[in-house]
Order: sequence, then structure tokens, then C-alpha cells
Amino acid sequence: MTTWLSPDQLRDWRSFITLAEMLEAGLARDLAPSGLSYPDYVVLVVLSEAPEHRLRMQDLGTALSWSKSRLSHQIRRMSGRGLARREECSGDARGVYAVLTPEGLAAIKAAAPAHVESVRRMVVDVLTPAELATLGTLARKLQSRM
Amino acid sequence: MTTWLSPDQLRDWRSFITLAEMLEAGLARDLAPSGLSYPDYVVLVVLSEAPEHRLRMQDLGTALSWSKSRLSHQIRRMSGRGLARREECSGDARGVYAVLTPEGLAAIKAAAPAHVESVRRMVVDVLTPAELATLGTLARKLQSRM
DNA sequence: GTGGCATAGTTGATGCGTCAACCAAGGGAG
DNA sequence: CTCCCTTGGTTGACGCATCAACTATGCCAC
Repeated sequence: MTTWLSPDQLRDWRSFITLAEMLEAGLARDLAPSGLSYPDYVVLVVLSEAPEHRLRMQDLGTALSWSKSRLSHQIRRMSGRGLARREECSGDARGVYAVLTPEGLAAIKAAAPAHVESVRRMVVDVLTPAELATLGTLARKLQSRM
Repeated sequence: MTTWLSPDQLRDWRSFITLAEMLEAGLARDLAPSGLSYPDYVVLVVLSEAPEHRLRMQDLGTALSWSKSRLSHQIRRMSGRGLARREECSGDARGVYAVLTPEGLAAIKAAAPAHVESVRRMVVDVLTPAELATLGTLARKLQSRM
């Protein structure tokens, strides 16, 4: 038999899940003027930090904890907009590199300041340093149980 | 000029946003065996609590903080699967009721226990009561600034 | 009553994410 | 060398969410 949540538990859980939804929406909204989606953004960040601005699909997927399929679709869409391109992988004929284009690099450099502002405005600058640290600690505790 | 985040701030922010993504994925995964998506679930919850198991699209959208469009698409899909149906609104010819079907009611009753278990396993039972309360308080503080 | 604006809802296009099916190359064990 | 399993990646279909465009009704000012 399952025990339902107490009113307090329900309230706190709902507060949290609602916040998560609002935050995702807010991130997307603030990124929109730059012409990038949040998935675009995170892919560009990882590629821009990689040596030679390129990563094997495999490694990029691992870095982002994304499925092969998800990444493949995303890189296809980004290729269509000139943000990245695929390149074959010498040494392993199965492999494919995802490579950041100059346009992609320009896009992430242009988008980053507004994104950081967005994160500050919605979270980091709203909490005290201690509160943010607590939030981070709780988040890591929950993550470690999954 | 924009100030980038400190390593600690970045770490805590990333912990939090990553947790949010994992949680959404986990909720969807645990609901999947019941044949419901998370959007299905929340719509069914609200309708099942409404008088006569029905709400104006307008009111349902407000309750969920969903756009008219989002809700219209969702109800269309749910109607196709027999979980809900539309009904015209006497008194305002523009209006439409979303009505829970017996199948929809059965579906939510069947899905709820596993969903609650899922929330407990991923969050509520992982934290101490004090920690959960803190998480809720921080979430509400952040929400109030948006 | 009519003109015009607000309200209620739908639709189509497009991006995003998952799942299942698929293909091709690598790398043993025999 | 061949068989077979694993690894790396793509594709197509479908559900989900947003945006912009659209229809239709309600309602107020005049």
C-alpha cells in the first residue's frame, strides 16, 4: 500500500517541480533573442571547450548525458543552420566528429553574456551565497540517489 | 559588462539544473508503464478534482499555467485516446468544457500510486524533513522573483 | 444597430526528445 | 578466415511545446 504525501511534502514537492519548469522556460525565453535554443547552447559550450573545437559524437553524448539519437538529431538541425558540421573520423570508419563552425563560435560568444545574466537574475543573484550553496548541496544529494 | 559566475556558483547552478532535467526524465520514465505522459497525468489530476469532472479550457489552462494552444493540443491528443472529451458550453457559445471520461478516471487512479512512489523514491524520502522544507522554501523564494 | 475590440479556442508549422529499427564497421573466438 | 557480438551512428514516426495566424462569439460605445 502506498502512502500519499503529507500536505507539507506535497507543497514542497510542487514548489520544486514548478520552479524547475519555470526555470527551463525562462532560460529558453532569454536565449531566444540570440537565435539559439538551450540545447543548441549547451552543445556549443561543450564543443567550444574541446580541443580543435571538435568531439566524437560518442564523447559529446557522454559529456552531455544525451542519447545517441538525441545528439544525432540535434547535430543535424545545427548543421542545417551552419552552427556545426559533421566530419568523418580517420582511424575509426564508424566514428563521426561534430565540429564547431566559425558561425557556431560566433553564436556562442554572442549569446553567453545574456545567458549568464539570465542565470544571475533568475537564481544566483536572488539567493544569498549560503542559500545557493545549500541548494547545490541538496541537488547533489538527490542526484547521487539516482 | 557581464560578470561570469564563480566556480562555486557555476557548480551549484549546474547541479541544480541537471537535477531538474534528471527529475523530469525520471517522472516520465516511471509514468510510462501506466501509458500516461506527465502532461497527461497533471491534466487528469486537475480534471479529477473539478466539480463534475469538467472544466472550461480557460480555467484548466489557468490552473496549469498552460497556454491555450498547448492545452488545446493536449486535449485533442487525450480525446483521441479516450481519456477526456470536449463538450460545448451552454451559456457561452465560445466556450468548451474539457471533461474527464470514465477511462480517464480509471487511468489516473491506476497511475497515481506508482507516481507517488516515484516522487518519494527520487525526492521526498531521500531528504530529511528539514531538508525538504528548506528545498521548498528556496524554491518558493526563487519563484516569487519571476 | 453597428463598428470595433476583447475573449475563447483551434490549427499548422517547426523544433525538440524518445523509441524502435536499422546499417556498417570493429574485434574477438573457433 | 568466418561467425557473431559489440560499438558508433542514423533514421522515421510520434508525442510534446511554442509561435503565429485564424475563426467565432461576446460585449461595449456610440
